Amino acid sequence: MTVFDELRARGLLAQLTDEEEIKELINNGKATFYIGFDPTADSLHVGHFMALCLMKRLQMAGNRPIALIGGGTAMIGDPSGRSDLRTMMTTEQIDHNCECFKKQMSRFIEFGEGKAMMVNNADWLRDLNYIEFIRDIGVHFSVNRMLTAECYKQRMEKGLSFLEFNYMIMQSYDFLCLYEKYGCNMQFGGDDQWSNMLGGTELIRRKLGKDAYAMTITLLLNSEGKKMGKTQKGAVWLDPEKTSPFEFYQYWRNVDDADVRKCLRMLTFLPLEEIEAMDSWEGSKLNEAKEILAYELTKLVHGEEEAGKAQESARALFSAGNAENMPTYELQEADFREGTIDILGVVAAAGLTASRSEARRAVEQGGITVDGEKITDVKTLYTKADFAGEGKVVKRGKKSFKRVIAGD
RNA sequence: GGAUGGAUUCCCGAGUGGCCAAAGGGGACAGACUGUAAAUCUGCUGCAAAUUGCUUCGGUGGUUCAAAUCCACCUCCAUCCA
Repeated sequence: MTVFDELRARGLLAQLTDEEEIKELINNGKATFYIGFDPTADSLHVGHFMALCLMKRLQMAGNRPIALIGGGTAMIGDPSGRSDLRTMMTTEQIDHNCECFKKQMSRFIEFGEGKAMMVNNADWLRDLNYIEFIRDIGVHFSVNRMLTAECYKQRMEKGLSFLEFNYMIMQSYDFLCLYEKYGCNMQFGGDDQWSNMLGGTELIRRKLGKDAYAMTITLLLNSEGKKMGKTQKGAVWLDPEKTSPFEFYQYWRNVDDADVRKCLRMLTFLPLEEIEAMDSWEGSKLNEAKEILAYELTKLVHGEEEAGKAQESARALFSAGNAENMPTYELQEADFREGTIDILGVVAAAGLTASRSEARRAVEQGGITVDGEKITDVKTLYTKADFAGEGKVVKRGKKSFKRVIAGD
């Protein structure tokens, strides 16, 4: 199976400028392609992960990937798919985020001589001369056309600043620069980037009279049409400090039935035949598929060891198993009041709830168990001795829990 | 620059002097049912030393016994005009 067919079969492809040409290029390892990453946070998240996987797949097929970090474009902020202005970031923040991105990316993609490259568009964007730029580049853009672009549609109602309006031009200019410097002839990105990417191919044609191609990746949406990889608390990060391997594992372990196979196809490197075999799985059998999905992804992102640990912890929590890898909270001296701590204090201190009030509600509703025993009295008191040695396993609801031990 | 409308809790959105920690909906969380799923039903949703106290309605000051609500100034947003 060719790379192209595989990508298609996995449902990763959304829109393409020229299917035949692109097929030809990537199947024969003749593409030098780039994907842009805007450093809007200090860690990559699941959305970026798809793009990284795509890079890897294409690299394995002999193509040359360029990871473009948007240290310059981040100064502007992409308005695509957003209903409000992004909060402005300082240069320091952006540079810090770029560094973080670099570190994380090098764990997935092989960079180096003749392999993948990493560049930062801050290098050519930040020192642009305004007049020169608009004469050279701006002249090729028609405002009338830009306004009809899908990515600005929502913003036509809510308001769009001139700053953000320029984003498309910047991104197009990136493509042009990469084409000239590195012979980059293809750009990939999320489906919401389509109009920005077309801007690039058109600019290259107008400016250089050459052909370049663009292709978008399907956005990973759940069955309700919402972007996956987001939780109430925010994105599911790839940085273990921001989203622990266990939380990461659980996120995927808990996806809807309707989304498991799609996630396996789009996110993992499992052979397609293996995934297709799961098509007949139904009902509780699907839980196995979810376990596979969670394990595979955690392995890709955090390594085999962490994936194993996360799986152990999950099994320990939901059925019998080895519980030693549970997240632990060590009670501090300050948590005690006159030598004792009430159940609300334990729950809140361990971070299972944000406040004592919330902990109180959880107890009142029967959502708290300590070592498997349901606590119903909010006044239940504990002493340090109660948490000696192995400590106690405090559980809130079905899925959040912590081992609480006494400090020394 | 001018005119008008607006900013309320995680989000949408009621509230126009005390009865307001603030209707209703969504989401989140918890319980029941389940398969760590979905759907459904129930509860719950500012904080705390908790039949009470404290802090919140864009910001700052003011009027009042009492302000989300009235006044002044400011900030931001939208629409129309230039």
